[in-house]
Amino acid sequence: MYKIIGKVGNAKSASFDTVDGIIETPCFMNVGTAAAIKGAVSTSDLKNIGTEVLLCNTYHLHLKTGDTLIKKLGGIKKFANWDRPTLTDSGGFQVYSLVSTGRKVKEEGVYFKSYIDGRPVFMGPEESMQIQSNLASTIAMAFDECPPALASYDYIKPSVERTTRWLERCIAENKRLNALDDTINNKQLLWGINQGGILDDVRIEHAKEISRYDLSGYAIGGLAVGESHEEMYHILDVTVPNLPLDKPTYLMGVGTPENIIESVDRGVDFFDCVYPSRNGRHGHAYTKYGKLNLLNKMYEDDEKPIEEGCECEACKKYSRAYVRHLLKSKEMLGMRLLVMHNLYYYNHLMETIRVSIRDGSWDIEKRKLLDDLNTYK
RNA sequence: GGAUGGGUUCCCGAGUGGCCAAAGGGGACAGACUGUAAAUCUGCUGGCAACGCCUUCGGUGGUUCGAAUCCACCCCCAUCCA
Repeated sequence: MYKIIGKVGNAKSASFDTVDGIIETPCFMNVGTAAAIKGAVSTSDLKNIGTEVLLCNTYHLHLKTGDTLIKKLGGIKKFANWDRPTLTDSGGFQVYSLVSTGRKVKEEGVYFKSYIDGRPVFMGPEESMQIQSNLASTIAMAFDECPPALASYDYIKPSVERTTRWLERCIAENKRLNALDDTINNKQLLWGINQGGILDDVRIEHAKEISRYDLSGYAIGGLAVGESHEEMYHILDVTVPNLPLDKPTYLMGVGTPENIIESVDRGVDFFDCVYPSRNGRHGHAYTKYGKLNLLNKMYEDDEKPIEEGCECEACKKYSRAYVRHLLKSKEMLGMRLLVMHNLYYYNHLMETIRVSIRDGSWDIEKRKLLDDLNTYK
């Protein structure tokens, strides 16, 4: 199922076989929270861009269209016309990101208020697994709590212990749902999530604890939420070795190209991040030479492509000046081109990383990638 | 030619004696964003030797301690009547 093909130091490249297709790692999953990449990017665009996995969100799809309707329509795969692997986030991150709405975290689960109509919503491990089963994603994530990075030991310790108990409930529910007759994807995978803020001991203990459950993949959550890059890399240094090496390692929500390169070097092989799509919508272009803000005046007469040498649709046909014009004019095409370029760039970066790990040149490639990223700084 | 309503900082638009370099939008410029309540949010937008001074509210000239605000004349714009 998960086969390591190349390894250089801690960096690993694998092939992960799923019912919806093979995922080559390191892999950057493209975030489409509501079963679509924001910025008017279609699933056929995603194929041209080289997307391997489409990530969707339990919480959002449950509140808005409803997972029961999506189940009726054949699950995300059929509904969104995406025939490759999908991963659904459990809604756990929303426990963290929707702090301001007055939510309550209890042993049984979390009480939210819907951001749409304010009505009370309850989500616990069973609810999250039920929704994800209805959505029929390839990979379901365990329902966890993502504590603020800088939370105290007294907050984090009990939170992590509860996340472990929730994991046990997710495992039981996942097993139960996969066995039901009307389950669309009865081979739905469940991945556990490691938490612990930036506390080494809690992270390590939790990693060892969840490793005992023999899941098909393990994620590290609760990073890139306010701590420094050094702290994040340090947590990876101490945590990744305590997760099963023969399983996928997924660093949730990360990150910048630099973050990804540094994390791959520490053994992570799955990523996802809203940066390429959200920041693309906000005018930022990611390139191998660094990030540029196309909204800046300096690009108004720049006839170069977004990234010189890039083979994406946007770069082959249009200039920075034109994309900037579109963004300034609030033409949807501007966002669309930039989001497509950014995703192409990320996916292509992963391809470069995979090739170099597999042929053993990772150490040299890594240095080159990081050096190039500093060009515009 | 007559009547009425108007001309405000890049644009729209509030302000009808001091608390006004002038509300609020927009635009421009810049910044933020890491398992997406995010096509969003924040800052900034007359000048300067800068806790003070100078220029600015169609023009010119008045009234007043003090005017974008009051008065006179003039110039434009809109609508209506000839």
